[in-house]
Amino acid sequence: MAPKWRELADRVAEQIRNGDYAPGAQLPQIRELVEAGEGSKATVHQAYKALEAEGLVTSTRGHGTIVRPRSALKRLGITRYDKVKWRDSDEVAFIADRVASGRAYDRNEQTQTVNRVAADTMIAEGLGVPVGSPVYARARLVKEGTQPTHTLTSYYRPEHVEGTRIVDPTPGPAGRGGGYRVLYDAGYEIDHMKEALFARVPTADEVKLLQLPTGEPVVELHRTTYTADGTVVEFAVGIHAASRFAWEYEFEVPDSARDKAKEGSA
Amino acid sequence: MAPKWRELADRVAEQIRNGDYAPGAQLPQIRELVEAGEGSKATVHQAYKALEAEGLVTSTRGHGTIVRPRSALKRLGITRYDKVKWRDSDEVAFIADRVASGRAYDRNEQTQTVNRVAADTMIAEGLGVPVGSPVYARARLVKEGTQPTHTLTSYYRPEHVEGTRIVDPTPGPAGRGGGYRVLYDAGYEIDHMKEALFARVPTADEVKLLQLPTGEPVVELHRTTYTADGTVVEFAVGIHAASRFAWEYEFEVPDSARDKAKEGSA
DNA sequence: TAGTGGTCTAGACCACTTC
DNA sequence: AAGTGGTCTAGACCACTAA
Repeated sequence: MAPKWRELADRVAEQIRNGDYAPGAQLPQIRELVEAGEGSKATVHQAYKALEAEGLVTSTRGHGTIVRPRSALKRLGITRYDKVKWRDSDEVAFIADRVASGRAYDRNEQTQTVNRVAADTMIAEGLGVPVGSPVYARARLVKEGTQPTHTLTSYYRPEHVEGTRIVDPTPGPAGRGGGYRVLYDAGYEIDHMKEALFARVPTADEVKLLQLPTGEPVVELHRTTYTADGTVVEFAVGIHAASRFAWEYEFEVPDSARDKAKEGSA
Repeated sequence: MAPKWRELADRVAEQIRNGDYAPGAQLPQIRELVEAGEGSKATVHQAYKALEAEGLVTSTRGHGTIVRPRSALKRLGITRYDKVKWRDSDEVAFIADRVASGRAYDRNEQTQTVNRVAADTMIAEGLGVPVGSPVYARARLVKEGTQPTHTLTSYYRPEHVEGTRIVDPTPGPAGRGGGYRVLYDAGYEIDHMKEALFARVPTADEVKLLQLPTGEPVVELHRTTYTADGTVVEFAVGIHAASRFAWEYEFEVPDSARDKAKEGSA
């Protein structure tokens, strides 16, 4: 038999899915349910904590427990890297890192710090340098309005960025044109990319920084950017609030037999 | 000031990261810490629950609380769909759905059911049919040994699969060659695909089915498969235990300016 | 100031695992 | 049977929010 708090939580969850409690509506207060014989305060509290961990509600002290509205996922396709966005126009490239939301650009929506750091294992592997090598780290916290949505930290090899605007933190978000424009002006035009992503539970630091609701996972994205000759010019790591993003990729079905044949005839 | 249980949890988490408690090692028992003055049983228990939710430990009754070993992520690249795997060889295609783990194929590692169902909103949109249309659903639960790793449910339009082995559940996993081979034999060779993925907290059903540890997120994958003329021949939804998989995609940086020029000259 | 959720205690009892 | 984590109670008190 399921525990008492589980049964209560399931019952309330069912009511939420039925629409008995609409998004934004307030759930019965803990003390009410105690009064109603649902158990002791600790038991009802445990049920509410479970609902919170499942992403259905959020509790705030002094306010109550309300049904969480589900926000639409921002769909991230590869068109966000379109060269016209950072090469041809005046649009600053980090809008590509941000979601095209149709809202006006607001300089306050991104903060940035640039540091010279020693490469740890992950960075070294991503950037193709020895562990401990000096690299430049450009860290951004991206917000939608006042709400943080993700962090994005780009790592660069010193020889690619020293002397450019990237290592000069004063002009704000990598200056006009963003990081890819700066690399382009320095003679490194980006050509192809690799993205790897996986989901996990956030660390305590990430919960605080991204203001994550209890139980919300994060998606960690590793992006490697190459020039046409295969040189890695940027390795970036993003931590995304899971409830805000979806990633989309289109590709052809591989056919290694055909590819091999092509190689032979070339 | 942080609550007592948070401080205890942070302290233990730090010791785990330091290696004071190795993976597989047992943490002090709850009653021991109560004895040691860390608080009441409920307080220590709450701290241990937090560590469990953060993915650091697993608790089992009668056994104790042990540090969870971190398993390596299986990297899923698009080569798992290589045509040679299902077109040219005798290899059954669902190995492509599974992870290339170097282990021998074991027929027990996948169970399958086939049903004719009415398309809900998601299926209808994915398959490009009206809501409520009859479609075929082929549901698999994929395991690695005895441990479930993900579910995968493929939806097909009736006119594509009726009369094929796909709708006949007896021969096991879609018969020799798998679903793509069956479609190929029926005149529908798959050509390109779209994958969309996002992370979320699992439902109670998914926790049970995939035997997920407390707090582990899932990644939901929506895969749409097309023939060369753009017909959707399969829409599949997978639910993956987040701690077991990473996805990798490689692509060229888009250049809509160049693409437009090409179109004009064609 | 009143109202809300969050923490904590002390102890009883339950459920599962191992011996 | 012994040992482990899990549930539950009754009540006190704390921390934050809103009027």
